[in-house]
Amino acid sequence: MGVTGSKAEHRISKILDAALEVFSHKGYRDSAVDDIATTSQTSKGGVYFHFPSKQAIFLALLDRMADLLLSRASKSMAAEPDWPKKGDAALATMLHTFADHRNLTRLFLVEALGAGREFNQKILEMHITFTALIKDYLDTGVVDGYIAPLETRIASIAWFGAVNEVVTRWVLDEEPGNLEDAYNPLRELLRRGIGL
Amino acid sequence: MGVTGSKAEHRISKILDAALEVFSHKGYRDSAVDDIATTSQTSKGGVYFHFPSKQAIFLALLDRMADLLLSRASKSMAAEPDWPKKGDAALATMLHTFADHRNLTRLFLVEALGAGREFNQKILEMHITFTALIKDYLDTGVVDGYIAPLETRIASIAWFGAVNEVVTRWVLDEEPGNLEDAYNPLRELLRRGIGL
Amino acid sequence: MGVTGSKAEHRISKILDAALEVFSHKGYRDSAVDDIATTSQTSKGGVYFHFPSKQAIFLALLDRMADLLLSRASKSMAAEPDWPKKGDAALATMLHTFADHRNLTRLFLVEALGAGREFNQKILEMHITFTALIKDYLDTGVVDGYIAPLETRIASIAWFGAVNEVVTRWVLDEEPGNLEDAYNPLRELLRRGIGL
Amino acid sequence: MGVTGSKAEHRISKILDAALEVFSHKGYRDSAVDDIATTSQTSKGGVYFHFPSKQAIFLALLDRMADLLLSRASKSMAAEPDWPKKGDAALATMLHTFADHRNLTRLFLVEALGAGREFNQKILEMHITFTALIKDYLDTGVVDGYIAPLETRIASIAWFGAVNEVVTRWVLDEEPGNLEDAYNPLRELLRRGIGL
DNA sequence: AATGAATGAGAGTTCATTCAT
DNA sequence: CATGAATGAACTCTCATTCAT
Repeated sequence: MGVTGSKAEHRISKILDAALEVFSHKGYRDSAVDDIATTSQTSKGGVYFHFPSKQAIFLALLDRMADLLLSRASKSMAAEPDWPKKGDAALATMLHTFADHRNLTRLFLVEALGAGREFNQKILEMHITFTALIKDYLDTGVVDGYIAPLETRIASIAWFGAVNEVVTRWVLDEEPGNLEDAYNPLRELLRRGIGL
Repeated sequence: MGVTGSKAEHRISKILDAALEVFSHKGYRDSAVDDIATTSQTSKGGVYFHFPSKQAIFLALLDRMADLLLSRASKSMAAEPDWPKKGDAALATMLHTFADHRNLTRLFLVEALGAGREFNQKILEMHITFTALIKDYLDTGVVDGYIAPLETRIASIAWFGAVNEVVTRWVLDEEPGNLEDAYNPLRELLRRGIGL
Repeated sequence: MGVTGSKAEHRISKILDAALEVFSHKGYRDSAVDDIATTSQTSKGGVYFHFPSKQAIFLALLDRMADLLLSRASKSMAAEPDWPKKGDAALATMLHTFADHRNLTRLFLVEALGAGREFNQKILEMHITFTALIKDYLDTGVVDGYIAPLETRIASIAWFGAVNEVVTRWVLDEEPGNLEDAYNPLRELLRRGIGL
Repeated sequence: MGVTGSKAEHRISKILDAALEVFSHKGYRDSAVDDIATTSQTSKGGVYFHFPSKQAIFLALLDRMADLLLSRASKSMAAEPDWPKKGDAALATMLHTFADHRNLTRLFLVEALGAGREFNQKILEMHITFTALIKDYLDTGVVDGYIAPLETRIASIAWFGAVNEVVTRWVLDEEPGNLEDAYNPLRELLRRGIGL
């Protein structure tokens, strides 16, 4: 009482953890709210007391991942004074974060897409948010004279897609290697692509 | 009985067309076999006579798209004698094909991912097939001395991802622009990425 | 095949019979579609193949009763050449029909009212239909000089209500007497009320 | 603590008011205890502190209405020394009371019937109570020689039904007219029906 | 007295799949 | 080959009721 982390918040957190567990094991559509309830040691009604729908749980989870990724990336970029190194840091952080949260990543990159038409808007928003971050970075590079002018809109999308695919492959692979091994070649490729 | 199975093939084709229509409008999970039956002017039993399950229909559709894409890309590459131009041609063909088949594309890049754990293997295969095509191309470029040696495995994945993301964005956008406008900047970026 | 009374119609009829049974025993809201399915020796899906919703089943049942009542009453009135005897005949027929179908009557007069706001319109319509029949009869009596002019709108409603309540009491009573015993006193009362 | 229970009574009253509001808007079955709690600015637990069940709330409401109606009718009859005028006064009072409390009336005449088998007994009791009042009145009329002997049991039920139906129609009508306009024709009809 | 969180038994509805005709 | 009827498991969501605080 009084302190953040009330019982309700704790429950919500437990439910989200359980949902992540369940969704990433069975997929969004094949997961029953009952599964989430059981896994979070609550009852179905308990889940519905805290979330209005199954969809809302998924959305909350997506937000959680986006926040995590975004804040980490921003932080690591801010920590680097050098423009080119900012990009390297962001890439490293992203790969590291993904590698650390394979389940959330699966949710984010795989389940979310096909979960249903209802989520498309949300996913698009998330892609746009990330791409915008990259575009900002590239635009700064152009303005500050680090790189020659280029179509940063497409470039940022392509960068995002490149990382995305590398990670998706790792997520889909049943016997995945070490995701962070991709860092060096990927960095090289991306840098060169913009003429660095 | 004329050509064997010609009538059956026609039916199958009609069903697949209907399935594409339905799946890309409502998503895999939200589409009922009844919808497909109605759209293809058959009955549910009729559909099940030609396909063992809903899943099989989706898989067939995925194959259809992969074949289409692959054969077109191969053909356009074969038509170019010049190594660097082969890549340009393939990219142009891909974008063109996607642009021409927005529904199939949605199925291929969006629905398929979240359709369920059952499809992950298939999707992975398809990604691998495409990436392999790209990798072959890049390897040839290295061997033939067009480009300097590089991690072609990661590079091909990144290329695929870059294109993928550009197309996905276009598919998710409710008021999409012209996909083929992305050709020039994307080409530039990809070429530079490998040092061309 | 070919003859009316196809298998589908038979099934529908069986389902309606079962629904009547179930609804009049447990009430509309306390009846589960599963109960109806079991009672009609079908499955839930079977019921839903023939009816789009539980509500629709109830509505069909209501229509069935209204048709039955209306056609019988009309027929018995038509069979009497004498104006005053037409009314007697209709009243007798109504009481007889209600007495013969206690379950349907319960549905019609008791369950329907509280089944939910969705049914209010329907019930109102049915009340109006019956009242209109009575009003026609009374108006004819006035025109033909059998009775002095009177507010036939209210009178017909009152007549309907009077019969309604007598029947409702009989339906609600757990040890009901003979409904048709009410015929004579009721007839006397109604006739006098309009000055016959 | 002033008058014993005054606070509790106040709460109970607020809950009943809220329940009336909610029940008459959404019907008994479609109303959630939560709705009542919210409307009465309490919590679900609060409601359950004062009432053992949802059913009990409804029953209390029904009693409230019956008491209101009965006491008003009795009072207005007592105020008239003349036997025939007693009946007129009661009818006028009833219509007036119903007209003033459309929500309670809906509850009383519409919702109650179909609320569930559990309430049938109660409703029957209420109908009997009212009919008994009317029967008393009619019997007195017979004994005192105002009217000729008649089957007062059926007559009282018919009277009740006639009024009931007029009011029910008014309640079900979405654009109801003025209920009290029915007073004169109804009075005429009822009086004549018993030979007055 | 009151609150909000939790429970858990259902309810209606959907749908992939099967199969007699 | 095709049809439409039937099956039944599963799913999301609701809600009266309880109870620790």
